[in-house]
Amino acid sequence: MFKSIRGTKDILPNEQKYWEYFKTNAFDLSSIFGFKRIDTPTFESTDLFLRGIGLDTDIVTKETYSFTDRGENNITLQPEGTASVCRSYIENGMFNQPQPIKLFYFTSIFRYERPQSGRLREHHQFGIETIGSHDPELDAEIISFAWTLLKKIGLTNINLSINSIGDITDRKQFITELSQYYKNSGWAKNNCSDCIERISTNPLRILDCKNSNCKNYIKNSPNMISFLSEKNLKHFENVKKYLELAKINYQINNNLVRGLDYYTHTVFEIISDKDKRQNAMVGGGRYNGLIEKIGGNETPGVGFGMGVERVINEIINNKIKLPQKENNSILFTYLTNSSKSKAIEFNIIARKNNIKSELALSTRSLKANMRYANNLKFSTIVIIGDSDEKLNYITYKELNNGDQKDINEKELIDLMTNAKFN
RNA sequence: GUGGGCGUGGUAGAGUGGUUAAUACGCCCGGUUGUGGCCCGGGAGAGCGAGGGUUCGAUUCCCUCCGUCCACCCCA
Repeated sequence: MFKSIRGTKDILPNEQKYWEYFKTNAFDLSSIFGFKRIDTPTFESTDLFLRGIGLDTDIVTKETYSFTDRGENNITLQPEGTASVCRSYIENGMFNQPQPIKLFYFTSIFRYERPQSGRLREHHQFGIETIGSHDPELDAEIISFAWTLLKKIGLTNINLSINSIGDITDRKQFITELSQYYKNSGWAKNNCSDCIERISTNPLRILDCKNSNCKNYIKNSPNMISFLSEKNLKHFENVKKYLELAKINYQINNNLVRGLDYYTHTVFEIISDKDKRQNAMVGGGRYNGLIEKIGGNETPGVGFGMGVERVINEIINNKIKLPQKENNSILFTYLTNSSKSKAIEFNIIARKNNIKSELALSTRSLKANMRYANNLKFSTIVIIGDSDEKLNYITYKELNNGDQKDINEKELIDLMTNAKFN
């Protein structure tokens, strides 16, 4: 028997309501905030991600789905959404439109990881990007969007952490100091091999190490914030000020660094405050160097990615009530061959009038068809008898209260066409 | 990639080295040959993740693989 590939999942009909709920909220809010949808291909040239995300990041070195196609092109399934959007920005000359460009996307993301709860090899991300402005208020708007969306969906137990990792110049200094600190502190002797690797490849990530021994050293390590230039510090202050005005609670976490190389200045993360491990629902920040790195002019940008599966898990775990859609519908049943013809006609009329309807199966008894109607929560059942016998040969029955009346053909059609059916 | 738990019909979940592998839910049919939900009766559906080994005999013991879950790593 075939099974879905490891780390992939079917989204079955009974969970679609959560997806609809998420999308409706996300797309509506996008429109309110002035973001427009963009869909980019799910795969891109491998090089785009190598240059965009960074050669030394875990995502690129060990998590990409890469292959060579029949034309010998190196292809990678997108392991995140931002690089593609930026590529499209450059390729389609969006810099000629009024800046900033505000876009959102909803797409599959592929990472070759070991699956566990809240982590898949194909998952979905909703994300937004604002490209073309340095304005710190835009950083805050991105954060505010994510926060507002999660609140709107009904999540209450969420925490926002923010940090600034400055620009390249700030960071170079910081990294020098950081390396110096680690060298002088005798840290290397007894610490995790991951970090010893990181110190040369991606020193910032050391700050994120969960190893308890490493954590001791992190406590006393130099603080990134004190390396920010005056201008960049001001930028960060402005972001915080906006958040305060918007009454969004945040925590500053100076050890927050993201796993993608392109981030600069503001970085942030929103997690569920349950103590589960895979709890980051949103991650994002500013990426001022990215567009240039992948071949565009120097262009700033800021955005986030939101893990849809993780948000939906939270919706389910928190038992958030979804708005109930009234589900009015008719099942047409019939008793004879001639009434079957009528049923077919009525079913067509119902559908023409945008009424959800189905024709009963002729292989089932009336009783069985009624059971079916009941199980599928039809609101109404129409039983069509033999028109030769009497005038009002159609039974119109409401399943939720059991009320029924005998009507004729004209009355049924009136009910369906004059929107009396609701 | 590393470490640990698990793997029985659609789902949940018993069970045993040896005749037809419980049970519940769900599904189908029936219970006045024109009426549902409750109730009752009946029925279909797994040979116990895959392969190999031990044994007279394994779903049950052993090995490998695969999958799944959890933790690490990393991230959404």
